[in-house]
Amino acid sequence: MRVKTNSGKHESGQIPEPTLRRLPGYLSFLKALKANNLEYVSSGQIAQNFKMDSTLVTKDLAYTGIKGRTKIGYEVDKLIQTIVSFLDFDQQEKAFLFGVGNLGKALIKYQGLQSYGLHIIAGFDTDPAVINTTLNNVKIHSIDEFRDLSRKQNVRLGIITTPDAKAQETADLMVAWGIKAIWNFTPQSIKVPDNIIVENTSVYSDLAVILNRLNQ
Amino acid sequence: MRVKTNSGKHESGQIPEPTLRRLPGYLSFLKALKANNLEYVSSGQIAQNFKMDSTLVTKDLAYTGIKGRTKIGYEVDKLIQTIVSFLDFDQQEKAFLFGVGNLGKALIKYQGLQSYGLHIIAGFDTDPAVINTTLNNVKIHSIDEFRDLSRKQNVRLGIITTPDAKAQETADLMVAWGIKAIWNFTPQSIKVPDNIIVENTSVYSDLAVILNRLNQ
DNA sequence: CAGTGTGAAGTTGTTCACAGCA
DNA sequence: TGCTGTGAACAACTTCACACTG
Repeated sequence: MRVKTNSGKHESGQIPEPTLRRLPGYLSFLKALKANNLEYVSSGQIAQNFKMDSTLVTKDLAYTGIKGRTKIGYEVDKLIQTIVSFLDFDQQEKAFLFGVGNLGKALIKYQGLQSYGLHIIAGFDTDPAVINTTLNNVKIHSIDEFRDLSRKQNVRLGIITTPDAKAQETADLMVAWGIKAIWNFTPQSIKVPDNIIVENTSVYSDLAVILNRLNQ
Repeated sequence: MRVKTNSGKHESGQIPEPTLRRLPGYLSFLKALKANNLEYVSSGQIAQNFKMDSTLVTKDLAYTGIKGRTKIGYEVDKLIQTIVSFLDFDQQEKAFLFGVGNLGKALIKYQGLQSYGLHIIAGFDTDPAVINTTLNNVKIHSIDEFRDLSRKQNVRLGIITTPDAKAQETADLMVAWGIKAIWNFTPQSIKVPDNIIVENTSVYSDLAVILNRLNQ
């Protein structure tokens, strides 16, 4: 029998990815409730908002270690804090971004990410037109400077928003200079050592789902 | 026993979402193979590239209706065409985009989407600074013009890249004027009638997964 | 053999049913 | 009664085992 310690975060058992993906949604909903001065929320209310089963919400929330009160539900404020801390959205993870094109610029300018724990501290590009410019207080460097900067700053996360063809060499460079996790916005699959974490975000996957549902 | 007709696309059984999400990745890999003049590919090769089980690749490809040849594999060229057509990436679905901020601009400028079947034909915003400008040949309109434009053009897909607080009212407007599917880039969950398709793309979900894997 | 193709087994994730509680 | 919490049933997805083919 598997014992769940549930002491909060970073427990031994791996959190299911679907749960991790749903929690930010709950967070957004909870913030809206808070803005309306609601003090308590039930799993049923959350479930209704997302058109899902309330048990699933309960189980998702259980992973964060929070306890609800029967008949009353969960304290909105505490639940927000618990999820934020559980997801490490309060940690300010530093990141380097490679490829300051349309998407890269949008990510750097996107204020939202900062309040969700992601702090892009530098951008890198090969285009002289963007090198040495500053976007949202983030300086864009030539790729050559990556080596020095990564020595000075202990950055674990790298973001790839380069053209597709540059994805692999960018990933290689990141791995060579100590990046531990890569967030790849390119449709290219990149090859990295097993100990490196890769998360692929491809808008094409979402598009595929939409078009299929539209046309079926 | 369930009979699979497999006549290609739009068959009765719903395609599993995980399969739909993986196919664009295969496509990108296949295009790279083609660029290297490779004629045939096996499910094992694809599987290896994505570090997955080859049977899963085989089953994914089977949904598209393509047949592989034993000992040889699949014809790269034909496989590309088959996937593209299966995913309706050759259909040029027209879309309206609401909210021409950083992300909205990036999507409009992002050439990739166009070659994957998405054709954003107009943008809408409330900011006079962007109204009547043109980005990548896409004209940005005032929201008031949506009604007229949606009458002239039969657009089924709407994209929300507005500030979070505007997501729901934008969705309501879209539904009122005949949009059938909504692609929501906001973390807000939107409420729409049951017959409307909603696809949520939230960068926060991916972030949650990365941070969790990094910190565990 | 080196590949596809497929039913069966296994695993993971979701929903159901119900116990417990205030 | 309205809620949490949880074990059991169920459904979806993935992997395994193996028959088949050129």
